[in-house]
Amino acid sequence: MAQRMPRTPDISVAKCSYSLVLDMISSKWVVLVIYAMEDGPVRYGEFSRRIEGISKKMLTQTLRQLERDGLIERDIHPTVPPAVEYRLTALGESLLPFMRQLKTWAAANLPLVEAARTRFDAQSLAE
Amino acid sequence: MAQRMPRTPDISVAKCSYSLVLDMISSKWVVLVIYAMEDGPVRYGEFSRRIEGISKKMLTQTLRQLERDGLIERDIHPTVPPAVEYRLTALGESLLPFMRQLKTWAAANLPLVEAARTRFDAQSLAE
DNA sequence: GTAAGTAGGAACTTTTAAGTAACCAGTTAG
DNA sequence: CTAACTGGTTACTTAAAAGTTCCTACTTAC
Repeated sequence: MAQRMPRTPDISVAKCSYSLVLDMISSKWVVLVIYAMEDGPVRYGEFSRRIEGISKKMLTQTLRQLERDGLIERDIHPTVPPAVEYRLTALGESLLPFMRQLKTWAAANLPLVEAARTRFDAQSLAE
Repeated sequence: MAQRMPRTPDISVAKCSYSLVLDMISSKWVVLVIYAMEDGPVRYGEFSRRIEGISKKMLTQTLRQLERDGLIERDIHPTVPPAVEYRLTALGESLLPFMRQLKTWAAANLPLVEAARTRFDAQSLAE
């Protein structure tokens, strides 16, 4: 008895490190932008072309957020049409192993998730 | 030359497994709910008390989503006040190592992120 | 002169996520 | 009789995220 009876909350959004990290990477475009830089620097226009459906506003906004968090760096080459290159910092690269694990998990388990959803939806309909 | 010149987009939200997995876990309460179940089944009311600020609506919604994705299971005990227990499935538990890695990363790197933000904001103000 | 490329910024609208409040059935305690 | 507990549902409102459109300034090609 008297085993784990928390009268006051012990889990909070503001303190949970899961939430803090997820806030950094969980917006719609962040992972795609990081993914694009996996094997080297990428220019603004190249992101635009490679990432399907991203608007200039969302691209700029996503890049600024990543720069603010210290995950990427901006190199401005003052050439005739100015060229701006973005690349991962050491901090940004330290997220890659974690993203690769995510990918491995997805490959193995997303089909199971799909199946669970189908089951759940079928059952909901039946009731 | 002719090295990596994608004329058509090769990165898309709909296909990227990062995005698909993040969709599952990136809502505000999901990680907190999973976290609460880390060391055993938890009842509805216990979630309410332990997770600071969660409303019944968001709790129910989060639990239903996790159940639909096959990450948790519901056990209804038809006792006098009905008791409903939630626990992680094998699929749900398979996410735990990944979440622990996230926590490790956070412990090591969140201070660096904080510092980067402070620098960035100071510089933005100065310009 | 005009269209297209460079890398954005600002204003505005739409869509989605989240929060609030009231209510339900059933039982027990006062 | 009323309040409180169990585990929710429903309707409505608010706040945040994302999308759309038009604009900048400079250069080159047509």
